[in-house]
Amino acid sequence: MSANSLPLVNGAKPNRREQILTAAAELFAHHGFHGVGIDDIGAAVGISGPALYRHFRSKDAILGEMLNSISHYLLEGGTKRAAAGGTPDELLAALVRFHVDFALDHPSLITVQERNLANLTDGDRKQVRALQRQYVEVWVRAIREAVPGLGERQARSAAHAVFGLINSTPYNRHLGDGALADLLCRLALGALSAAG
Amino acid sequence: MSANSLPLVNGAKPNRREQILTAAAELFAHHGFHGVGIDDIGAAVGISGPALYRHFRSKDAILGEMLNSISHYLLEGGTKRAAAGGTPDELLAALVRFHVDFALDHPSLITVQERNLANLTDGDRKQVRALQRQYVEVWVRAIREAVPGLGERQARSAAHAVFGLINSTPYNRHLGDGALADLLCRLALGALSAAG
DNA sequence: ACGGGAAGTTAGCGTTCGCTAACCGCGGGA
DNA sequence: TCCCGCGGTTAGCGAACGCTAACTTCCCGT
Repeated sequence: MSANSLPLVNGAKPNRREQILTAAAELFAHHGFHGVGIDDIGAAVGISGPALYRHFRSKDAILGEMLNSISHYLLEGGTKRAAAGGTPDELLAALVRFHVDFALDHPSLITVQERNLANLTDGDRKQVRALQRQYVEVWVRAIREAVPGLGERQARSAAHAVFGLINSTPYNRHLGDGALADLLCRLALGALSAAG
Repeated sequence: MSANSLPLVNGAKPNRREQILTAAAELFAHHGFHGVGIDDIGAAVGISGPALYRHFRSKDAILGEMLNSISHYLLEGGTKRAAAGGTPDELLAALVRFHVDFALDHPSLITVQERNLANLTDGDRKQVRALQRQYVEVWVRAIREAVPGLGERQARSAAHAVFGLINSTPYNRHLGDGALADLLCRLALGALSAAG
């Protein structure tokens, strides 16, 4: 449907929608989907309450678009790096770096994606899950090529574990961003190299 | 206040309270605190709605006791192992194993503790945060002794990252429990040994 | 100049929420 | 035997929720 693009820039239309999405992400991350009212989101962008319905069909649609965008962005970045070539170790390092950068740049999106899958519409949830599954698959392939002797299930578990490690950024702001990024990359790669 | 005791057994009083707590944990983990109604919790234990108020002062009190119990259990287990002596490597391995076992035995409690801190009463949140901080401190000391050349901030970040890794168990049920426990321990220790 | 659509506003709807009130059955001491 | 308190019930209150309706304002193209 929509051409999303998380980090910056958008194809066209002005920014109210994105403004709403980022404000809602912050609120959802802090209080949970059901803990945030339509009025709260409106107030966070300087308009009040029902004006949101000029931009989104429903509250669920806000969450739906948010999580679809995230999943799409991750999958796209992952597949692009997987297709770029390089040694297995280089690919794994690139995937780790990519995910770490995203988690550091958008901690609240990470939080929302982790916590609020269950609050999606059935349709949205199916879409998001499909994208997530593909993203995990990219990681599973990369892990199994870089760490020989690992079964598929083990690789999948390791991938989820590494996501958990990297996604700890919301609780993890005692270090400068650069230092934290480096540390997380080292930890993630260290964990994976110990998986075999 | 209350002598809690998560894994099994309780000092005294019968079980309705604990029955409610475990049912509520499951529900909170799946739908989020605000996504679960008092009637849902009641129905999950076979009573309906307001009967819960015979056992808990409020809905917030259920969450409060739940998170206090978890934090208390983790801190107690952590400090006990830290006091038990052994080499730094042995201590770290014991801490990892302890946390992994807890995460595997109680995935929904892990989920709730991770997601619903913000939904606590101010008082409860202060208590829980204090317990969590002490638990992290145990880890920070253990990490710095086992992995030389690590600053305190880096050790704290590493601890949070490893918690994230281990706490991925709710998304991580493709392996048998034993194999998953072993894998997670290896990943966690591998990550930490790569931190320096 | 003006007509229309995009983007806001407030009022208010129906529902659901957390919680209280009032009532009831029953089991175990005195 | 009595009765009393524990653990349950249903009814219902007030507030908050998601969302719609009706109206206003402002900008832009013709």
